[in-house]
Amino acid sequence: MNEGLYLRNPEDTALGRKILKHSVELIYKLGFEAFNFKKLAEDIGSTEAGIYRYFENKHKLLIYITAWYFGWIGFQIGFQTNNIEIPKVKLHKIISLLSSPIEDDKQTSYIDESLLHPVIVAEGSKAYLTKQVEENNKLQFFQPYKDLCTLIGNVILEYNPNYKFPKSLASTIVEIAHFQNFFMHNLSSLTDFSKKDKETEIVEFLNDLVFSSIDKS
Amino acid sequence: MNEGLYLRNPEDTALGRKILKHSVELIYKLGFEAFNFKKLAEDIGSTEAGIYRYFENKHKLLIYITAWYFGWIGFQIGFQTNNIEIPKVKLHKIISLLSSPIEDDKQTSYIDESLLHPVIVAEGSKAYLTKQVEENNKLQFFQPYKDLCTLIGNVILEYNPNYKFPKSLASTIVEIAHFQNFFMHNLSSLTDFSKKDKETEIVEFLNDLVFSSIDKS
DNA sequence: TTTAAATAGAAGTATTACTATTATAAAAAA
DNA sequence: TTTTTTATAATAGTAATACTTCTATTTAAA
Repeated sequence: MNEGLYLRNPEDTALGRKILKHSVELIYKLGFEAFNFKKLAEDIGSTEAGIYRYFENKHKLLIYITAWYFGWIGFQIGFQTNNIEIPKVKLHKIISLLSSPIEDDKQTSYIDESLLHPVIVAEGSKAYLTKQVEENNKLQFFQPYKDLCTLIGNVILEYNPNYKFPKSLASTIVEIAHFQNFFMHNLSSLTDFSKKDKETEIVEFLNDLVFSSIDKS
Repeated sequence: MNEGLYLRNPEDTALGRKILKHSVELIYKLGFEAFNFKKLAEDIGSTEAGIYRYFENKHKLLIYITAWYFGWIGFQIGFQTNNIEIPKVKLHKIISLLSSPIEDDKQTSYIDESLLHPVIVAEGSKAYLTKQVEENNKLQFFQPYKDLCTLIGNVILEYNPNYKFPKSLASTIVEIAHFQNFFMHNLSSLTDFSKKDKETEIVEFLNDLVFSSIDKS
C-alpha cells in the first residue's frame, strides 16, 4: 500500500486493522457522507484522536480502501487466471470477478470483502472525482486501479492486437461492472436486470459488449 | 423541474437565477466538496440564509443541477434528431452530444452549458451515489436522467429490435461518455485519448463499442 | 525491569450546515 | 398614491463536523 495514504500503517497494529474492518462496515451501513471518524471511534471503542493517528481524514481513508480493493481484486485475478492461457477465458474470468459480490476471503481477517464490494460500487468513484485528482494521482494513490486496467488492457491486446482502444475498454469494463451493479440495486429502470437475476446478467451484458467490439476490429 | 428539489423556484426570480448561474461556476471552480452556501452567497453578493430559502441543502442543489442538465441534453437531442429518420445517425448524434463539451446555449442566460458539462462529468454521479437514492428516486428526482436513457434505449431498439440489453447499454453510453471525458482530462492512463485529441476520440470509441454489439445481435 | 511507544480520555478550536430574527427595499394590490 | 405583501440583506446564533492538543495509562520491546 502507498505510504502517502496513511500516517501510521493500519495493517501493522490491532487498532489499525480494526479501523479498516469497521470503516468498511460503517461506510456500508451509513454511506460515505454520513460516515465520520467520531462514529467510527465509537463503533470501534476507541477515540477520534486515535483514528487521526492513522489517517489524515476520511477521504484519505476512502482512497486507501479503494486502493486496497483494487490491489486485492488484481491479486485475485492474477491468482485465478494464473494457469489460463486463452485470453478469451481470462477476460471472462475478469468480468465475472468484477461484477459479482465477492465471498469473504478468509486470508484477510481484517476486511470483509463481501461488504467491501458494495462499498466500492457505491463510493469508489468518489475517491477520484475530486479537485485533488491530479495531485493525488501524482502521489500514485490510484496505482492499483491503473495497474488493474493495464492488466485488463493487455489481455484485450492479447486477444486482438489490432483493437484500437484497449485502455478505454479496460476502464469501461471496471466502471460498468460497478455502475450496472449499483443501478440494478438502486435505479433499476437504468438496467435490464432485476435484483433476483443477480450479477450473472451483468456478466452476460459485459461479455456481449466486450467481445462484440474486440472480435470485430 | 421537479418541485421537490427546491423550496422556492429558482427560475422565477433574479436571485434564484443567480444562484443557479453562480453555483455552476463555483462548483466548477472549487469542486462540490469545497463548495458551500456561504461561499456561494459571497460570490453572488447575497447571504447564506437567502440561498437556504431556495434550496434545502447543497446536495439538493446538485441534484437540481444534474436534473437540469439531463433535461436540457434531452431537449437538445430531441431538437437535433428531430428530422433524422435513420436510427444509426440518431445514435451517432446522441453519442456526440453526450461526449463533447457544449457551447453555451444563448437561450438559457442563467446557466453556462460550457461549464455545466465538466461539472456534470466530475460531480454528476454524486447526485445518486448516496444512501438516499431510493428515497430520492421515489420522489422522481432522477426522472430526466431516466427519461434520457429510455429515449436512447428506444433508439437502440429501433436500430435493432433483437438487442437484449437496451437499457443497460443506454446508461452505459451516458456514463462512459462522461467517465472517459474525466479520465482523459485527469487520469489519462485510463484512456487511449490525449487532451489534444479532444472528444472526437471518445465519440469514435463509443460508436465502435455500441455499434459492434447492436450490429451483431 | 526499564524504557519507549501506542492508546484512551478529555478538552478545545475552526469550520460547516443550518435556523431564526429583524430591518429594509421592492413589487403588487387597494 | 398609499397600503400591504413579499423578497431580500444583515446579523446573530446553534449544532454538528473536522481536526488538534495534552495528559495519564497501558502495552510491548530492549
